[in-house]
Amino acid sequence: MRISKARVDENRQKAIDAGLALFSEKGFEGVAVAELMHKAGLTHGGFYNHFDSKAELEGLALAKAFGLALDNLDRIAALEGEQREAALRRYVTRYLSPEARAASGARCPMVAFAADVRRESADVQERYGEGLCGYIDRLAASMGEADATARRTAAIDLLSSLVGALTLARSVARTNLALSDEILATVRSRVLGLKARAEAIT
Amino acid sequence: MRISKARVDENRQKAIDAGLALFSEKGFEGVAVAELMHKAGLTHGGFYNHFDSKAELEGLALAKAFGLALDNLDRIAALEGEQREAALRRYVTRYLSPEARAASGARCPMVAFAADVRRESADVQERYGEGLCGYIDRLAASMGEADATARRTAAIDLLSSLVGALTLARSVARTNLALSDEILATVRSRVLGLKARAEAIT
DNA sequence: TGTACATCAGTGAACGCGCGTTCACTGATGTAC
DNA sequence: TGTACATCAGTGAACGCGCGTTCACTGATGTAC
Repeated sequence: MRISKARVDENRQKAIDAGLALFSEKGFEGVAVAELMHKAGLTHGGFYNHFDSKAELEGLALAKAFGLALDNLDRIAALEGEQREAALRRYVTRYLSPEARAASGARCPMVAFAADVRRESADVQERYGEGLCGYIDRLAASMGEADATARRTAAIDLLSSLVGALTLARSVARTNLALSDEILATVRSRVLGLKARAEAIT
Repeated sequence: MRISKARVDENRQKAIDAGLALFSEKGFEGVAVAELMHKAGLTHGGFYNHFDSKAELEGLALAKAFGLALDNLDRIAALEGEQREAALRRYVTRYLSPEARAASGARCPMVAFAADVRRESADVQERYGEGLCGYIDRLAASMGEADATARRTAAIDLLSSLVGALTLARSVARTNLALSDEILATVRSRVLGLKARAEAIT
């Protein structure tokens, strides 16, 4: 039966959200269209009333993931001085928290999709590339260094550590929780500068 | 037709090698048994003369990947003083090189499999966990710090940066080569300590 | 050492299942008058 | 504002393809004597 336009758009968003949640958890290939539509509370066949193909939804889900992540970074970059510093520390602490590791789908688009994206369509890769580019720009804008080049360098260094640490910690969360915790704690300490301070004392 | 025992074992190894190469490139799910056997120069059906299931081969390929990587690290850890330092720098330089990024399959087992391993069987996860544990132990043994705890901390920090940087660089290699190069160069500089030196001068 | 037979890896076709996509149908919404 | 019809999202079955696994068969190797 036909449905009001508002409801149609609502269902479309539900499908995109379900796609994002499931793709983050299981990868693009690990999620069936039927499963995704069921999670969205809809039936299998209706998928193609909203999207041309599964690949199209993958692109939309990726765009949504980066949209959320970039908004979050924009909020940090908009702050100044100590407030920005504090917000950045909260961001890092959350990023490398046991909660972030346990989240069924990775909240960071890079951790969720970086490995998969090489196998995806050109369109999905393009969106991802723009997303990462924007992510680094905004992270750089959130850094404390005076020089723009130094901010960018610091952002890339920080991001590499975060993505590597969370990826590694997630990969052994089920088989070696102690190692997983150790990775999170070690990198969190260095990134937050505690280690640098400790070394200065030594 | 029946085949000599030596030949049987040779074929088995060919299948494992083909599996490792293809899994590294396309992920476990992205490779069909038929494709893998074809690459090994064998026919599809023979697969089950060697392995109980595709999952078993995945485990064996993972074990081989870690075996190669750990041997390489053992060679570095066995050196002393400046020789070890130099070998470690070569390891980092190669790890973050454009060649490593371009390699169709990631040579580092973590970059190749960390994201996929959550979706694999308990056996594969177990093997991976042991592999990563051994990797970190050996990398720590290759570090220059005097204190064992400091070596381990340094190893985990280093590895997180390497894995994150190579993963990110690979993810945008096709869509934004400049950004990909920038990530490799930036992290390579910091990890090799050049940046630290530059900062000391400033 | 030579012979006869059992073994077992190779071969490629076939099976069954899951998944992306299509389709015919339904009926409430949106629209034209 | 009210009515009549066209539209189009929802529904769930069906299609086709790809893939993991099985199977019957082949014939050279390994083994027992």
